[in-house]
Amino acid sequence: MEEFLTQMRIQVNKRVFLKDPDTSEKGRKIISNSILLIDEIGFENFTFKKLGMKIGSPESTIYRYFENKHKILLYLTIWYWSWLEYRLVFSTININSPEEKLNTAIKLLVEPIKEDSDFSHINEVVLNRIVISESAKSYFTKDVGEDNKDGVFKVYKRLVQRVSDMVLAINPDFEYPNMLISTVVEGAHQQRHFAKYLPSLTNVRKGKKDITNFFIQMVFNTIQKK
Amino acid sequence: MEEFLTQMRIQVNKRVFLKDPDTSEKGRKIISNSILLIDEIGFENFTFKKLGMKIGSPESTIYRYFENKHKILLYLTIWYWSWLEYRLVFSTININSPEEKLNTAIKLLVEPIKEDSDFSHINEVVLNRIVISESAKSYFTKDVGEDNKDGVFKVYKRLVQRVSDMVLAINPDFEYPNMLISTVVEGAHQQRHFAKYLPSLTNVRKGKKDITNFFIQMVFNTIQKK
Amino acid sequence: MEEFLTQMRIQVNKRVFLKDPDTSEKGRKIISNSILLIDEIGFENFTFKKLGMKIGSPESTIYRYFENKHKILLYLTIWYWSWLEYRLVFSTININSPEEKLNTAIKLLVEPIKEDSDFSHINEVVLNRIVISESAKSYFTKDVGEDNKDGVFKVYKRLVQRVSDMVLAINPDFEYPNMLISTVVEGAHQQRHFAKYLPSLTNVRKGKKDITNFFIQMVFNTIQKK
Amino acid sequence: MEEFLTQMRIQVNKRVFLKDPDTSEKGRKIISNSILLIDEIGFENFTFKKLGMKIGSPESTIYRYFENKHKILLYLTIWYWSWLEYRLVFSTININSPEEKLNTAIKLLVEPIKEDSDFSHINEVVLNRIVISESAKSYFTKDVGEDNKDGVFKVYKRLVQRVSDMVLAINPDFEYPNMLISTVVEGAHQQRHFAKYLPSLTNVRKGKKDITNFFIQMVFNTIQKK
DNA sequence: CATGAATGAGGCTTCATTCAT
DNA sequence: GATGAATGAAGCCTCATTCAT
Repeated sequence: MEEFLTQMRIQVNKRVFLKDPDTSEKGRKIISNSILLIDEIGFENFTFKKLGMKIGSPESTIYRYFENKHKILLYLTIWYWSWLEYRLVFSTININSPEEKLNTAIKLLVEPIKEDSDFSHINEVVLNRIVISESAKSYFTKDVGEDNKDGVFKVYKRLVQRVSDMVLAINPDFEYPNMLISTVVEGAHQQRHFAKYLPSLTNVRKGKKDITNFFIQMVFNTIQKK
Repeated sequence: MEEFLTQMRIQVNKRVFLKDPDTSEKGRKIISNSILLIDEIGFENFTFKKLGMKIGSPESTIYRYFENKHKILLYLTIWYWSWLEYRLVFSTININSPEEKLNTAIKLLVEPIKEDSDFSHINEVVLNRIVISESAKSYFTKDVGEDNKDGVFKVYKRLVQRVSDMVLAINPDFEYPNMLISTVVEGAHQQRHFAKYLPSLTNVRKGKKDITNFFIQMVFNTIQKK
Repeated sequence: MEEFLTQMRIQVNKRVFLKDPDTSEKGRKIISNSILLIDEIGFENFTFKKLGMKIGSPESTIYRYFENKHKILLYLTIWYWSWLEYRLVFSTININSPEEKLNTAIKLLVEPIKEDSDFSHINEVVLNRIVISESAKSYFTKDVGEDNKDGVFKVYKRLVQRVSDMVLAINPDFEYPNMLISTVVEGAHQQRHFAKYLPSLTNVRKGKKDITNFFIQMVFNTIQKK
Repeated sequence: MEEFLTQMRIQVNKRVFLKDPDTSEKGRKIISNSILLIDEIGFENFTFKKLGMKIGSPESTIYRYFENKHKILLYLTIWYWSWLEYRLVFSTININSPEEKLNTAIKLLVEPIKEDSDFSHINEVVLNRIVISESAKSYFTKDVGEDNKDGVFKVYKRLVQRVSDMVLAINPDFEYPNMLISTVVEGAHQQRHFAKYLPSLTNVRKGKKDITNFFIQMVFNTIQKK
């Protein structure tokens, strides 16, 4: 399965790029190096000029692919959620027990990526780190509305919907499945970040899977039937 | 009580400013207009120059008070959490039932501010909007570590700790009180933001207090004794 | 006559293009869309890239035809003056009275084009608008001298000369026929432009042919014998 | 009189600058060097960077004074017309004969500036050259309307109006005084330009004041009573 | 011949900051 | 302590152009 997954090519909504970076060597270089550079210096400090220097091309080359750096972040985020959705579908496909299914899904959403698939030009471990620390910024912008029309959050929404449906499969009467799952997804990001920088906001102990345990407990307790 | 509260002056950690903005007319103008301006144009586009134009002073004046715009955001955030902590302490002080106490606390954390106290120069309604949409950015920065040393997240942590303690008062065996409460605080922000811009990620219905209900249900279910 | 005129093909001096745009579909598309685009966005903002987008070809294709955008403007201007000269010759060919002849010529120079011939790919109405607002820019350049050597102003000069000769036919002693006619041609452009944007510089009344009347009066009064 | 004139300070509409260049040494340097630089390389090639190099300051300094290069051209043009208006008023003030008055005015409008007053930082000879070759560009722009609202053409219009009134003093029945005078002003510019670069469009002979003579003859013949 | 890709150079503008008064 | 002036550095972006296919 793993191999199959990595051979697939993830299609990102055409609106986020001017020229598909996945269709040329340069384009793939732009993507893979964006990830590394954003991780290194943070999205705020990330510029086309610096990226250009990293890939040995002038900024203007990158402008052929993306309108601005915001769009690159969108590209990466969409790619990430698409990839996660794919993994989710495959990981849960043959599980019959609804509880087991949801359990697997939550783990997938919450646990950090630890191994790069090494097949594509995209380093998923680093990308995961970026999504954790930067994705919030991509929707807390004055122009989310604009972007939303662009359909760029479609994948993200669909992913949340998939897991929400698993919740409903367990308790059809639960009123807030989407809220719960989006809280889990974003909360997990935050807790990972806090664990690293503001540990007293969490209760994370070294070597224990506290974040995973907490969110699983939280989800199952929250949705229980009365 | 209200009057008492509004007369109090909130002390913000000295490290975030060069000169206390609360000690001069100019300084207070800087603060009150920062809030309005950030709300208007977003923190990314917020600059000392624009703020200067709004208050009719050159940028250099603002530099007397704050080292950079990041510090202003910190000031506002700290002020906000201090204010919230104050309200929390007063709202829960005489409640005996631990459940009732926690319930009150959660509501306070989760519900949006609807009325400006009109006593101070700070518009709490707008400030609340800013904290919702911008505060995440203030800790998802490469230099949280730095800032943390500055003790600027102290208030925030203390607030989380206070409510975590209320959780432990109900269930002393619950392993993740801090994680739970920080998830609630941040999650509530996110859900409010989503409700406005990406509603399909939430299950919010007009006129209903869905966000409050969801988080209360989530907290109490999660911490229940087995 | 009309039909005859529209079937004729206007030969533009070879020096302004690299490959004659009138010899291929693409080339004609380049010309007709240049006119529309310059009219839309102004010559300053007109670029090969934008033109390329309009005709669905990359910039490089346009480079096959023209060295730079300046040359396109020259092409259009030359085409325009050639076309006007043609119309002038035909309109005045069988008029015997010198006064009547000059009168007809002035009208032709001064009145705006109102109907597109619809035979060629060139929209004369729009082209006339462009020449009015942009042609001045084409000779107020540091390199008019250069362009002049290229013989590109030949047609324009010949047109002015033709009408100047009509002036001399009426008053052989008039000292400044070329000055008078070039003032008429350019002045008419200017007055049309002013009438639209700075009306207080003109004395144009709606529905009246004031510009035509003024220039005819001016010419005939100026050249009268003492 | 000359001395008196040169001591006066010409007030340019505040809307065209951010900070009045006439109030600081740097500002005056910006103005005087703009004139020289535009004359040298043409307005198209004129940039804040190049101007900055000429005055030994970075571009950013110039941005404190002017929003963009277009505004500098406007400033210069307005200054020029104001200066001309002043000269016009003083040159014609005590002339009783209406014909003599108009004659003097036309000469002033039409003859090139030959001597720099040497009192102000502005070189009027060079400025005159610029206005001749560049001013047309300043109203043949997509945004004349915008600029017009800004009242920047006010002086120009007033100047034209003044001379138009002199025309009407001679022949109150003449229908097109403004058209005539604006044609003279712009026509003179054009003829000077043509004389230099496209002489066959004019009938200018070396050493003779043909342009002046032509326009005087044109004006007086055109406005004669029937 | 048309095209797609790439690029260097430069334009325009804003920032954050310093300094002298 | 507030202000006005000035500035260097950098960001973002577009142009005009070339080259290989």
